[in-house]
Amino acid sequence: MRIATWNVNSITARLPRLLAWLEKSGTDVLCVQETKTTAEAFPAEALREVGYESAVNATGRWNGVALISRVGLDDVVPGLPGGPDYDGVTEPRAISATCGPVRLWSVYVPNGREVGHDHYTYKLRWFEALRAAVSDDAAGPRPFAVLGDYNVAPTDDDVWDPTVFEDSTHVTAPERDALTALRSTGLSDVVPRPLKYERPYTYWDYRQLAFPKNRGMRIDLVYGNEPFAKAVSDSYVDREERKGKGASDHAPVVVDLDV
DNA sequence: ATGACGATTGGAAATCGA
Repeated sequence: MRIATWNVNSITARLPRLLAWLEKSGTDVLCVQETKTTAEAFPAEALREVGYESAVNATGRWNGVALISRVGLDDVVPGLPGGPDYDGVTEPRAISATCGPVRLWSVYVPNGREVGHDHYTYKLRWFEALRAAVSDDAAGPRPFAVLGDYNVAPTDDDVWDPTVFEDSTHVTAPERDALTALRSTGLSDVVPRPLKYERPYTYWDYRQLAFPKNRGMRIDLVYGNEPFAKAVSDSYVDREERKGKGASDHAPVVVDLDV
C-alpha cells in the first residue's frame, strides 16, 4: 500500500499534474494540503473518474485539506476537535479518515508568520490541540499516522542554512518542543530518503532559484505510531514533482507500507 | 536542464506563504 502527503498549493492549479502523478506513482491514499478552494469547487468528479474517493475540509481561498483514496475512505472527521480559532474563524486545516487498514490525518499546521505574532501563538495552540486529539489513536494497536505540512523543520539539518533562519518561525524551540510533545504520544518521525543530495527536503521557495540550488527545508512530515512505523518498507521525497512549469513549491512525500 | 515567485480574488493590487 502506497500513501503520500503533498502540499499542492491550489488543487485547481495543480489538477493536471496531480492526476498524472497519481497514475504514475500508483499512490493509494494521498493526504493533500492547501487545496485553496471551496468544498463545492473541489475536483471530486475528476478524481472519481480515475478511481479515487475524496474527503474534503475546505472553505475558500486559504488553507484547505483533503484525503484522496482508492482503498476505502470511512469514518471521516473534518477539522481538529478542540482546535483554536484564528480571528474568530475555524480554519480548515485537518481531516482524518480510515483508509483500509490504516487511520490517517491530513494536516496543514498554521505558518506562524513571525515569532511573537498572534499567528505564532495560534500555531502553538493548534499543535497542543493536535497532540490531545491524536493521543488515543497514537497509542492504539491500529496503524495510524499524521501526515502533512507541519511548518516546522524538526532539526537544523532539515534547513539548507540554519543561520538564515535564526529567530525565524519554523525552527524555534517552542515549535520543535511541540513536535517532541506530539511524538511523546507514541508517534515517530518516518524520515524519507532523498532521491538526490544529502537531505530529504520537501519544500523549496519559488524565488531566487531555491530549487536548483537545493535551498530547501523538510517541513512535510509523516508521524506514525509503532504499528505504522513497523509496516514502513520505504519512504522517499519525489523531488521530480518539484521540477518544471506548474509545480507546487512542495514535493510529495511517499510512504510504502506492508499492511 | 531543475532556472530568477505563484495563487487567489477580482478585474488592480493586496494577501499569504516560510
